Amino acid sequence: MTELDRGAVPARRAGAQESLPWEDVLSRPAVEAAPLVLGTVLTVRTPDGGAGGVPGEVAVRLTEVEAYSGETDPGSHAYRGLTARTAPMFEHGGRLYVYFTYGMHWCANLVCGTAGSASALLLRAGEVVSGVDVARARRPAARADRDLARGPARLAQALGLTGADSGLELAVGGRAELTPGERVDPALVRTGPRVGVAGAGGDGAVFPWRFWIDGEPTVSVYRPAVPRRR
DNA sequence: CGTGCGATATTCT
DNA sequence: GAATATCGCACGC
Repeated sequence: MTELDRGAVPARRAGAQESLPWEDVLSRPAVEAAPLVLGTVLTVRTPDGGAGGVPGEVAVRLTEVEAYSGETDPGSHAYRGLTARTAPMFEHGGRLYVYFTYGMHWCANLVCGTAGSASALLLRAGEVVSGVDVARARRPAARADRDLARGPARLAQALGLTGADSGLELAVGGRAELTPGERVDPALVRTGPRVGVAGAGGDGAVFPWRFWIDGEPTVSVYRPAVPRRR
């Protein structure tokens, strides 16, 4: 296992962000792409309404992501091989993988790596930088603006993403688009264990595969994985 | 502010 | 049949 596999990403790597187009960044493994994706802006245009039926355009500046590494990662949906659901994860980076969980929530990933590698970044949180009105209409439960995309299911809902968007390729001017944001100080990039993933805390190996921008009010609250009680 | 718990349906075993 | 990459509300401090 390499240093990158352990999540020990050199801070310097995050510095080159603004000079790298997303095509290059997202063709790398998720653990490597994660610090570079922080601070970029994901724009989703849903004239048909998308989730919740509210049409419009919302842009989110990504402040927190988690890396999932396919066949070597027990926490990854792709761990047990290719299925109809996880098919987009096995394709080349630069598209979305959206899944349904807990009976009611959609969560969105940015697929990373090359075809066959099953690597992705779960989009855990972001700051809504445009389309705040649309996001608020989709998320009436949100108290403050900072809660609009604070948490993976909230972020997907604010952007109007559902399973219908899984596999969607990012494209300039398309339904989904990723653009560089303001430069993120590499010293502010933090790493820690993933949220809500069995094996990510306490028992056995813990990998710092969660990445976030320190000091951001939109970063979601950390919760260790808790086995469901019955 | 923090902890606890129910809702809910797809996916894979 | 069991588990789930979660959220929001209720309640107690």
